[in-house]
Amino acid sequence: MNDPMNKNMIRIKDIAKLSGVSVGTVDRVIHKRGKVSEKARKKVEKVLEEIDYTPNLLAKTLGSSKVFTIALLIPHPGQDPYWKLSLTGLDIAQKEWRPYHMELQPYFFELENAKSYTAAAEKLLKASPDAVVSAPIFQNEAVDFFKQLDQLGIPYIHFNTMISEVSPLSFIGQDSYQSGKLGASLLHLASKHREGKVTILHIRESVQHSVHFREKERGFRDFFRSIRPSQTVSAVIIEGNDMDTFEEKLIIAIKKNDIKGLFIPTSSGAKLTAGVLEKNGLGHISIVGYDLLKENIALLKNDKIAFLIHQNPSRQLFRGIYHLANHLLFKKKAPSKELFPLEVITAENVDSYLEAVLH
Amino acid sequence: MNDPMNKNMIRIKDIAKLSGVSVGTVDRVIHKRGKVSEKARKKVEKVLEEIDYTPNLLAKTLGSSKVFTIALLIPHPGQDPYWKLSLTGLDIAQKEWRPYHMELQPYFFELENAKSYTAAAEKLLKASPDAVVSAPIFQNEAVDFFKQLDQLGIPYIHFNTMISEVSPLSFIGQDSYQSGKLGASLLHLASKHREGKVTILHIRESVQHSVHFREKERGFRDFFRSIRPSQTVSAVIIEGNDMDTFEEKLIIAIKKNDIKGLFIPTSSGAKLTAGVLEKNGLGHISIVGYDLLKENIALLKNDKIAFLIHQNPSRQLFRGIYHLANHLLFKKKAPSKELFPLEVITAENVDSYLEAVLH
DNA sequence: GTGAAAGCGCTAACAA
DNA sequence: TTGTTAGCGCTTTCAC
Repeated sequence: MNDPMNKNMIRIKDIAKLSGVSVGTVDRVIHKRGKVSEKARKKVEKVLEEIDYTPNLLAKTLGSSKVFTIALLIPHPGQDPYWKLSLTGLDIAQKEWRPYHMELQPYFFELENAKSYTAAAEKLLKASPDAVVSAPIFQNEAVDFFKQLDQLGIPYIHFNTMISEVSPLSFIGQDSYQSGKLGASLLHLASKHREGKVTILHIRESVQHSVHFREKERGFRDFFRSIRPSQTVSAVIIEGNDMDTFEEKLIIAIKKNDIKGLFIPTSSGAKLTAGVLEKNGLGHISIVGYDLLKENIALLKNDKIAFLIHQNPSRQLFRGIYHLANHLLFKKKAPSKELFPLEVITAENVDSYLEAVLH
Repeated sequence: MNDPMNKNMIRIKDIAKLSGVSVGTVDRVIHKRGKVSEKARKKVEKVLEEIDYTPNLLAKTLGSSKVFTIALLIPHPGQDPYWKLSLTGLDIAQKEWRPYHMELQPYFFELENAKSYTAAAEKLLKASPDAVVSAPIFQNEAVDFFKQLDQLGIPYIHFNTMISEVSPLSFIGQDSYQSGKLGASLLHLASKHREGKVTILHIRESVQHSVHFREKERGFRDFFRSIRPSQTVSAVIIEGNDMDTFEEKLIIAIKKNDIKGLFIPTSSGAKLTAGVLEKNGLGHISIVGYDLLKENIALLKNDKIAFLIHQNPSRQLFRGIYHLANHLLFKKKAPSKELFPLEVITAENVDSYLEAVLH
């Protein structure tokens, strides 16, 4: 009545009056539901273009019985500490969106097991959710899955990894190239006072992530090229799951290349490597790694890791859900890309990151 | 369960039926408003004890004409680039909370002018807002003001600066001591390969901030004490507003102390200092400063500033509003402290921070 | 195709 | 001191 807030708020009723139709018709036009004559639609759309209408979420949710389901297709948290981190984002998003009739449904698959991915994807499709947020780990299988979503008209968002061939509503993650550059600059800073060479160390990286890691490597190389064009930077690749041969291969590579600093693009790689170095009296070699895994944090504090770059998987997931919820509820368009800040973690600021729940 | 989706949710209507009164009476009992007979109150309270009633907040907000006002008491953005940054948080919060009947009302005061603070505070009190978020710059005046708010039962939240003697709902900001430590470690990293000493440089800091800056200094000193107990770290204090004498004093201090690195706790200090150093051929001296001021960013990219620590004032304000809105609307209790991560900004990751709107 | 009208759960004004 | 009722803005059903 005398609510000052409502004075400027445009309601469906107002649009109806302005376009000379009923609220029912306006609703049908806005949501493209039911039958509307070309003439009526034009009138309403004209008004909509001229004014700035924002639906009232409260009224919308209150008046509706519809419950939206957002499905998450992500690696099993029990398998990998990095992915476990992302679950915090799920929990918080769950709490935040529940009152607005949003239900979140995770579907887990096993890393390094493409079959389980396909199985989870199928199960997800059976439930026919309203939207999907997904970490597209398995290139080939993922593409198939997203093509199906396209067919069904189910919107989806990618996070963490970017893949080509499909077009999600948006991608949430970091600029891998710049991340590599940052890693290089930090490694340089940590090791410049010592003699030797730096290298990027690829440890058992799934082929599926190739673009991601290739970009980091490119950034890494470009940084060093820019500061000293003459000297080339090597890349060491270690494959296989056997810890003994890993150690052996690593030590050989280090000795051969006279390594003083390692840039390790995978979350778990840093802790594996730091352990081997320590055991072999190579603790002076600088490491720049990724993410706030428990072990990485301990190593950072003990000065075994010089820097970590934070990818904030929990917030990536959280923001993916946020954009989809807004899409479903408000028809707000998500940005095609949401790039996160490249956060530098040191022994001195790591605690401040742990305290901040979901900054 | 607090689950509005659940169709078996208990409504006021149900309580009314169970206790044999009308919804109006139930509403009066629940909110202790209007007149209710002892008998009716007892009946309703009995039912309320037996069942688990959670009001539907969507309906509550929608049905209510009450508009909450949150007042902001902050430095004038035109006066200081740091405070100007915080306004982004206000804008975004405004948009986000408007639909929930939250109005944000800023009251600006001038830095270095205690009178204007008092004047703004008085004006604010006259408007009798429902809650206040404030940067308590002027210790003495601020304490008076908050005591009054206490008296009036108006909840308030502090951000940026912590003060004692009063107890806000919560404090939003960073750990100043740890921030000083971080600054020290970064300065060490940037300058350890060169000869000379490091110092903390206080430039025209308002006395009002004293705790804030004293803590940073303490952290700064503690870091260097821990890595080399023998050597003491100096502190240089420059006061006054005259740029010429600033330059002179700074150069003298640098020469006298054989300075190789400067830690500058104020946002604007870094850019002032960098200019003077450059002009006097002292560009090799490392600087660690604060915040993403336009000039600081440029200097960072040109390698005139080694690191910046991001205090994220816009998000601090945003979160303060967030907690108050939740308090008013949902009676949710805010955390007594929300400490932000200490974000390290380098030439390589600064752009990623600029792209992220309000991360 | 369209408009009118009955909710959603709560608040607040108004009778009684 | 009570109960009744008209909104809040949107959805959804039901006549026409």
